[in-house]
Parts: sequence; structure tokens; C-alpha cells
Amino acid sequence: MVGKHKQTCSIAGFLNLFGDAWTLLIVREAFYGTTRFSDFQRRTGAAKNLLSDRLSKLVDHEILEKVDIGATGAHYVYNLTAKGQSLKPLLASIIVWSNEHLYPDGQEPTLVLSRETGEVVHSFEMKFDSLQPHVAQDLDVVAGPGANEATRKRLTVGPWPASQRGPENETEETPELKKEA
Amino acid sequence: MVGKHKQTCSIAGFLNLFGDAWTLLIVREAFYGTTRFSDFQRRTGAAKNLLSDRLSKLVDHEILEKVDIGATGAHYVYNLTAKGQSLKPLLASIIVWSNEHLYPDGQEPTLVLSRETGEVVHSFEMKFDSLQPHVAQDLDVVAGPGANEATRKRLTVGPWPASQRGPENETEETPELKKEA
DNA sequence: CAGTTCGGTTTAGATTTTCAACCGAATTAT
DNA sequence: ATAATTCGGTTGAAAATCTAAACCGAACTG
Repeated sequence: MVGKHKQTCSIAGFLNLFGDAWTLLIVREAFYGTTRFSDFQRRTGAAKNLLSDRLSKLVDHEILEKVDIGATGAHYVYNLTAKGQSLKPLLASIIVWSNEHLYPDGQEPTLVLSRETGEVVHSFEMKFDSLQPHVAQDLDVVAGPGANEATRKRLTVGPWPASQRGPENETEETPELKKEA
Repeated sequence: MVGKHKQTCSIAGFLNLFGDAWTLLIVREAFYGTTRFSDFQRRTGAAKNLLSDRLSKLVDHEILEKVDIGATGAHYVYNLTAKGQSLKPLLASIIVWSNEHLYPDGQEPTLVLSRETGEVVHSFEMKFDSLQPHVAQDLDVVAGPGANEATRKRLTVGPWPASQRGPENETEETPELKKEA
């Protein structure tokens, strides 16, 4: 796949990779510590063939790496690469924007916290020092006041990206957006 | 539309609005100063019915506002609302990430500059002061070394978001990604 | 008053997504 | 030993979405 957008534009290039309903959700899952095919499927709700396709695409683009575990069997883990982890500030930005503009105050499903102070992050700015490596390693994502039980259970576990956790039973329901659609 | 993702998750909520190939590209166009239906169509390449649908959705969500100009005729402009303009840091983040990870050095189609220093912005960090309004008003987006003529012509004009510009003739071509797909 | 522009809608066909069924290899249970 | 289950998919059929082109009315232009 060469990508649908032919424009010379950094945003169009991004959309060629992430401009669909599932890819970024799969990356989110990877940050939540999900590594197994079946866990991605259960936790995102994506169909298996589509999930298979998107995982391959992410592996092709070196956002994830596929590692064969289990001596001979069909057992793999998908891990975030360094490139994949570099998406963290972007995901954090998306959470912050969504919380401010899509959810009523006090109903945010997830929150971005400063790891240092524990305070909720509400806004962000570009950093002008081009010599520094990526920052935003000092951010955590935790369940917000609008999180349901399933979400809360998964987000009370640790830092982001998290190490792998076992496959608990989850069923997600009802969002509750500020503006309808 | 209620949204495809039912999960209680700020990222899923975002994807319910922006998780497709065109919506964010239309918002980008709005930042580039595009306001008219036909200009959106020509500059994004989206089919008219899909563009119509997406513009309505963005108006519903108050990212854009539709203003009737021209006394009686079918003449409208779509303007970014304050909520729409609040997406600027997110779009800037996307450009910065794409430039670092999708394009070879020196072939970035668009660049994010500090308005103050004129320097290229390479990374960003969250701002922990929750009392401040959105920042990143001091950023400009300009054509990068990898921009083609069409892109360059449109991006040499001014600040971002730009005021409306006339409909020049553009035809976009060939991207050139670091990793194939 | 004929043709063009603007902002769409409609329709038909192509593509993508969903959903369920199926599959082989390995692992666990009886 | 053999049956059932898990894992990581693939296949195929139906539904939904997207593309591309045709069409449309209401200005406005020549």
C-alpha cells in the first residue's frame, strides 16, 4: 500500500498510516500493555482480518515489532518499537484535546498526569529546543472520572507504556459525548 | 452518528470524529485558509458527497462554522471556530512526528517553525500549567525541503491559520515516504 | 438568454469492513 | 490416547462505505 493521499504534506503522510478507525486504537492498546493478537482483538473490538492487516502494517512501518515466543507454536507478541513509543506525546495530546473538547468536565474517560507532580495536564506547548530527545516520558495516563469499570480496571495498573498484563475479562460499553453526532 | 467506537476512552472518542482518511485533511485545509466548498474539494481531492458529509459533521461538532455569504445565492464559507483552532497544537504535533519518522531528513514536506525565532521545531512537551489557555499560537507552518511546487506556493503566504486566499490552480503529486508500504 | 459557477444530491460501481466459519499446530484435559 | 481448547490467523459472504460521474436549481456573467 502506497497510501491514499498523494499530496506532499506531512499531515497527509500521517493519515496514510493512521487515517482510519482502528490503527491508532491498536497503538493505544500497545501502550496499555497489550501484546497478543487475541488481546488486541478483544480489547479493541476490531475484526480479526482487519486486525491482522493493521498489525502487519504497523510492523511494516516499524511502529510494532512481531516477536515469536513459544518454541515452535504460533505464539507471538507485538511490542512497541522506539518509533512506536515516540507516539506517546501525540497520544497524550489527543487525550488532552478530547478531554477539553469532547467530554463534559468531570466525565473524561482517561486523564494525562504529570508523573512528577501527579497533577492533571490540561494543555501543552511545543518545545523549541531541537537538540533534546523526545520528552513526555514523565507523563502517565490513568482512568478519569468518566471511566467505566472495564476501563478503570485496566488503567489503574501502572505507567504508560505498561508492561504486559494478563488477559482480564472486559466488556466496554456506552461512551457519553458532550456533543451528539 | 453516535460513533463506531463504544469504548470509554478519550482516544476512541477522538477517533469517532477524526478516525478516517479525510476529516483531519479538511481541518488542515481550513488552517491553510480554505473556506469554500469547491476549494476544499480541489485541494483535498475528496469526493463531493463525502466532503459534504464531513463538512456537516465538522459543523455539527463546532469545529467549523458555516456562514451564508452572498445575498441570496448558494454561497457559503466554512470557518474554523475557536474549538477548531484549538486543534492547531495537535496538527503541529502530527507534522513534527511525521517529519521525524516518515520522511528522510531534508525531505519534509512541511515544517513547523517558531514564529519568534524562525527556527524549526523538532520536538514538543506537555505544558503543566493548567491555568494557561492554549499556546502554540506562536508557531507557523511553512513549506519544507520536500515540498513540491504546488505545496510550496500555498504555504509561502502567511501565518497559520491563514486568512482566506483565492483559488489558485494546484495539482498535487508524488509523496516519497521513507518506508514503503 | 446561453453558459458558467457554486454547492451540493443521486446513483452505480468498486472497495473496505464486518461477521461468522473454518483451519493447522500446539497445549491442556480426561 | 484422544478429545477439547487456545492461538493466530485465513476465507468468504453480506453489509457498509467510498469513488466517480451525472445531474440539479439558483445565481451570476457575457
